[in-house]
Amino acid sequence: MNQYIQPSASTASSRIYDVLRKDLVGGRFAAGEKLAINALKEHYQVGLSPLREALNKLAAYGLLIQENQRGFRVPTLSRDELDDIAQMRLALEGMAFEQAIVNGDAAWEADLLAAEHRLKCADITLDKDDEWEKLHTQFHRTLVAPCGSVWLLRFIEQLHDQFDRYRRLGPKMPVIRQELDQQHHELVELALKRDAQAARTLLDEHIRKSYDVALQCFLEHG
Amino acid sequence: MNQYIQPSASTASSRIYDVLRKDLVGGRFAAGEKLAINALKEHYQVGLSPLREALNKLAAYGLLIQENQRGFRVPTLSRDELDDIAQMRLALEGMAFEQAIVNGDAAWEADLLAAEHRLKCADITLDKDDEWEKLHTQFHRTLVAPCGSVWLLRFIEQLHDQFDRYRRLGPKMPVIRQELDQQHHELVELALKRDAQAARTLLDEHIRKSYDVALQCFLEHG
DNA sequence: CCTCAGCTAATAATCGATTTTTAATGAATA
DNA sequence: TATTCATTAAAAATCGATTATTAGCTGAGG
Repeated sequence: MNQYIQPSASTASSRIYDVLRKDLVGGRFAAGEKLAINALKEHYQVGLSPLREALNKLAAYGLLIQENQRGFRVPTLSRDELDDIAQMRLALEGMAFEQAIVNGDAAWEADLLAAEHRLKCADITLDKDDEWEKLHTQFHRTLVAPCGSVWLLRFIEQLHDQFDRYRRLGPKMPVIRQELDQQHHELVELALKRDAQAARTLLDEHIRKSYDVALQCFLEHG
Repeated sequence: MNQYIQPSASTASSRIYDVLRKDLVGGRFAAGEKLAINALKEHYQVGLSPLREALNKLAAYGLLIQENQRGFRVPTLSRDELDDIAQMRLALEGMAFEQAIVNGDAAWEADLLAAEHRLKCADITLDKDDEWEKLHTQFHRTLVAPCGSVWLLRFIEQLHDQFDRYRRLGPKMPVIRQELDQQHHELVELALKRDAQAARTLLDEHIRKSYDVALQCFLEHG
């Protein structure tokens, strides 16, 4: 009974999708840039078919714009869109966090503490920026995980990716990061205390502070 | 200056995407069914590459499940998911409608009246079910169109498609449809009166009534 | 000069064939 | 009788080549 659940194996297409998603969110492509498919094929050492399948998925996900008969381009950035994304994050993550606080069990509490701790550790070790990003994403995912709505989680994930396109335009700012980290800690505390009201207020503040960072990044480097 | 904006031409891939989306939402595939790609290729008279690209997009959109190395399947239906979708509709469409009432201009008012009228006409002509579906979608899209958030509109669209997978399991029910149509009319009236409070209340009621229909469809035919 | 047709080079989209992986079958073993 | 393993059939994924479309260029005509 070799019954490990495989999280859907892996194909050339799925692998290049993951890599491209990371690179798009991480800002390795300029906003508005037209993708040179042959160059990508070369650069990522992947065949045309799996590459195109990945690009199609990314377009459906919102990290690329597909223009029929003229390929794919990276979506442009705008202050309006950043505002939109931040507003949506406020609404959806707030909703999700409140529900998570209602539904979350002991395992969730443990996950929260673990996620926060890992994130803090990665923060001290300054290098390994990629690792930090992954842990940060994971932390926020954990916050809302037991909200009970698959669709809400899906939308939040999507918004995070979009938001990070802005936030990651600039270099990391250690001072602000420390403040945000402090909030991460307090968010966990309030979640454990099941203080939905205060937790939501703090999450709002957290998102707004992140928004300020992202906006600054956009204005200076976008 | 031949400056008609082309809404992104058309490719074999984009065409089959549209058709498959319609068929998936319309329930032409059984929930849980595994897609036989060669049969689809045959049936829709389309090449393998464009077909696969379309399937990849549909998976990213949530109308298919992609399992690496074992193709695509139609997502299963469950009461829990229907509840989730309906809850999300209540939250997101409510939010969007309120904002639309704040932002909507005279053109919007005109669009609303037009969309409602077209829908009512299509309702009298009993046949042409496909046409009715299109107008119904369009009506709800118009309701929230000027909400100001691209992402909110995107999520709502996605939820509608998911919701309709349930609603369209069963045959149309003329009695209920008449009630829903009455609500469509009242929704427009309240929107024109800019009575956000009452409008939202009625939209909630409308979604709940639709939910009852969809649930019944699911329980009887799912 | 500017515009626009016609040509050409570059790129996107698609096809047909091949490779890889999974699912189905059935005999061999415990 | 249930389970494992090998074998084969079916299906998914990928490759390499071809076709269709667009974008860039050039020179004629207004």
